[in-house]
Amino acid sequence: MPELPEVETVVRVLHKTVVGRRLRQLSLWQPKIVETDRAAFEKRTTNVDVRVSRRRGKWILLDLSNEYTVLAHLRMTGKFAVVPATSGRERHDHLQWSLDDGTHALRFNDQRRFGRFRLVETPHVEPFLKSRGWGPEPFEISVDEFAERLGRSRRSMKAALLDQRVVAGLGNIYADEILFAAGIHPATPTLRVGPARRLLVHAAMQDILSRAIAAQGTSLQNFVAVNQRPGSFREELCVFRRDGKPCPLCGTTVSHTRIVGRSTHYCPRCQHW
DNA sequence: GGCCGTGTTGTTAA
DNA sequence: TTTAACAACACGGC
Repeated sequence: MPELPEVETVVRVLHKTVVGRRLRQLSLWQPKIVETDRAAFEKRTTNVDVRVSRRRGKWILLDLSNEYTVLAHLRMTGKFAVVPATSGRERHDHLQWSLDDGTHALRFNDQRRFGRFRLVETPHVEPFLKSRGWGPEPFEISVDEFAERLGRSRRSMKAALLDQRVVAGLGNIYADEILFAAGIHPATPTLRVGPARRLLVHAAMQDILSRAIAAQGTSLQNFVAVNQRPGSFREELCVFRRDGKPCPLCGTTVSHTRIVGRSTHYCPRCQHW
């Protein structure tokens, strides 16, 4: 569920709750979620301080005082929580570190078990992500590079925005909202979108992501930040999961379809090919 | 009870 | 090469 604004929200809460604290003991109840060597992961994330909490695309990065970085990806249903150490393991709790004096723990819960952890030497984080094809950050990419990376093919605009190689961090909700804001039909092939409209998409992307971060993300069913707070951007959604309801701009009924296997929402009057 | 859909992404196949 | 389907998994809704 979490896209860039939700991950950014989690990273900011982790900054307040975990940065400066010491990871003590690791409990790994579901070993499959750690993709790197388990023994090294346990050794390097034990008795070490958390220096920085940051984000890259939808990855959460925790820089440790030993020059290693924990990479965490929430995928669909992953959640962090800081809990009292005495609280028992609950259903779908897969990992935790006890913190400082052991009175609290940073716990990871993931209903669908898609979430993943890795351990990478801090200087190797960016090369690692680039090697996996992860594109630039939406707030750092220039209009020209964004226009270039969108490409010119028969691929739909929606599919291009979801492609993390184009820009890292967009998912299903914000792809739909960005295309609505830019007035582009989600099925439009990228080759039919000229420079002027690419500029519009770039601006819409930054505007919507900024507002969503300010609202602490969008909560549908699952998303809550580490402090268990839901995000409020749901109230600002124009099309996502609003099919059957009136478009906020023109009143036309919002449509629903399926593009590259993903549920897609758009206004048939405001969004053009 | 069975099927469909769910906010992601890496792999496989066309 | 480019694009789409699928699998990983659990759960709620119809």
